[in-house]
Amino acid sequence: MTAAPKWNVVAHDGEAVVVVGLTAGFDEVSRIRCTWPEWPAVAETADAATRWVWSDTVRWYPRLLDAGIVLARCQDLRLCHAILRASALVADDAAAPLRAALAWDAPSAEAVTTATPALFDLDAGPGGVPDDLAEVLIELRRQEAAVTSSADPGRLRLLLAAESAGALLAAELHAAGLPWSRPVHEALLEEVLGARPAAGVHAPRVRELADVVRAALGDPAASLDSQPKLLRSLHRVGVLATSTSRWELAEYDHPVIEPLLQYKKLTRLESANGWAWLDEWAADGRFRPVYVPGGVVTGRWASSGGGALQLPRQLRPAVRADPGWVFVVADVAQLEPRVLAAMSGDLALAEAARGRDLYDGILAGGVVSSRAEAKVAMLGAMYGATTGDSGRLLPALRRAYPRAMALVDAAAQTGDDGGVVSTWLGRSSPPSSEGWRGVQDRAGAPDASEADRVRARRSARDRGRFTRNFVVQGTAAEWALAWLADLRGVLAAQPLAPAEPVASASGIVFSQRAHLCFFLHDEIIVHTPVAQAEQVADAVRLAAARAARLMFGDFPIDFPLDLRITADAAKT
DNA sequence: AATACAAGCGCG
DNA sequence: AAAGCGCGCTTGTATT
Repeated sequence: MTAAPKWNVVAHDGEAVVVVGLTAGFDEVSRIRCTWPEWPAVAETADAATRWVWSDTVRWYPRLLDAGIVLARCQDLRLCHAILRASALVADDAAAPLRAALAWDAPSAEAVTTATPALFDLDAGPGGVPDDLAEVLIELRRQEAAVTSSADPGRLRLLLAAESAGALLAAELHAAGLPWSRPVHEALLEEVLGARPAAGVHAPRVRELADVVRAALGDPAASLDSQPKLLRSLHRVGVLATSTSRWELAEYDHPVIEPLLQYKKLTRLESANGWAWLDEWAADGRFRPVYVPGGVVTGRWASSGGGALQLPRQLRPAVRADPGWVFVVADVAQLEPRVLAAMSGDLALAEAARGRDLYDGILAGGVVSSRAEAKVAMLGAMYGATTGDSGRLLPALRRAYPRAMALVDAAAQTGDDGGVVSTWLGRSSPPSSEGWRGVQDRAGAPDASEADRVRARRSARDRGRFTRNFVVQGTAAEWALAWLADLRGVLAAQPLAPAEPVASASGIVFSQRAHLCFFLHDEIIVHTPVAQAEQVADAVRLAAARAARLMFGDFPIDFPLDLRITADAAKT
């Protein structure tokens, strides 16, 4: 009997789907041809330990989820290509073929179908990265060569596995959806905005506030939604603001300010998450944003549709577990500074973080005089603040945590100089753009003007702040992916409970056992039957501990979670 | 009429 | 409160 293949490569071969089993040495040990409708059945019978290799998770996985099939691991060639082609850990001669394979830089099939529906309507095919067997096999070899060319293949393998697990999870989160209570959302809207208005009309509370604002402006016809017009109206009554932003208006003492700020708050809720949003995004009792793994240069996920990255806290009460189910809601306290402590090997910062609120730890060390100061100083260090309270506190932070500060300062200097920085696992920042280098070159020319030099300084500093933050934000994203990947595996290994008697909005596979249903940078929500909630909570904590060890080995850093078990996900 | 951009505000 | 990073979405205005 042949050993299980290391990879199962799935691709198109003409009209057919073909699954090729490969050993670590790229020897073919199996080949199955099937039709697209047969693909789920073939995937289901394959060895569960084998890693699936495919062009783009969005192209292959949703069909399996529809059939109730969840896979353990994959290599998403599109996402891994993006990492490896740019990674400073990959040797130049192994990166060159990846950089030359431009077809693999295409956006995902999902992005293509949503961004250019006109193309998709025709028979032009779905676009995206290559999908036929020969191309896929060649790309897999290129990627393997890139990984083995590295001085530290282990880190890159970890990164590619985490990124690919994220791709699986993103599809699963979309399929499962976030349980969403339409009645709770509607009640909230009615309480704040009044009864649902006809299409194209403002809600009652909004209209009342508009009247109050116009009265205070002494102009019954004042336009409140056009910034230039509103600004002129404000100037007429003596409010000499330079913009209509909330924080600037709040500085002025005038009867129009309070109702105007309230008006802006309500119109924001109405337009961003009002009845129209509810109809479009959560009509079936699940909110299904499209998650975009690797959508941010730092490796964070982006999202498209419904604004999953910006669900206002105000709406959290509408996140409601199914009957008999609860949520395990967990977020990591101060993820980024903890990651910074670990990657810089800063024992003093790790000590401040251990077993407590990190900002309290900094305060306890006598570095600053309040928790608020500790927070603003730490954020300033990671974002590159130079002025204000944050800038003022940086010297104290530098004295107390020299290693951590040296790491972010060095990253900033590298970016300022036009260089590339990398995360802990080897995701590298984009190289400086041609335009950016042009600005720097101009400033260095003998006939450069003062304006040229000022512009160059500014863009260099801008880039420095980006690379400063890149290493921390990107490594935090890696930690989060490691956490998710571990947890996802543990949950998927749980035995299936009997199917719910009532069909779940999440489909059969997610109605039979605990599953992740939301992820946002450093926060997760697991939807679980009540009986398993404690067990799931333990798995969530254990996954965090294992992620820390996987990334940072024995370095003494911990990642405490704020965790609660609740039927409604409102923040406490 | 369609598209690009800026302002503003929501999230981490 | 904003400052210093990263995003998405809506609205109005400017451009074509």
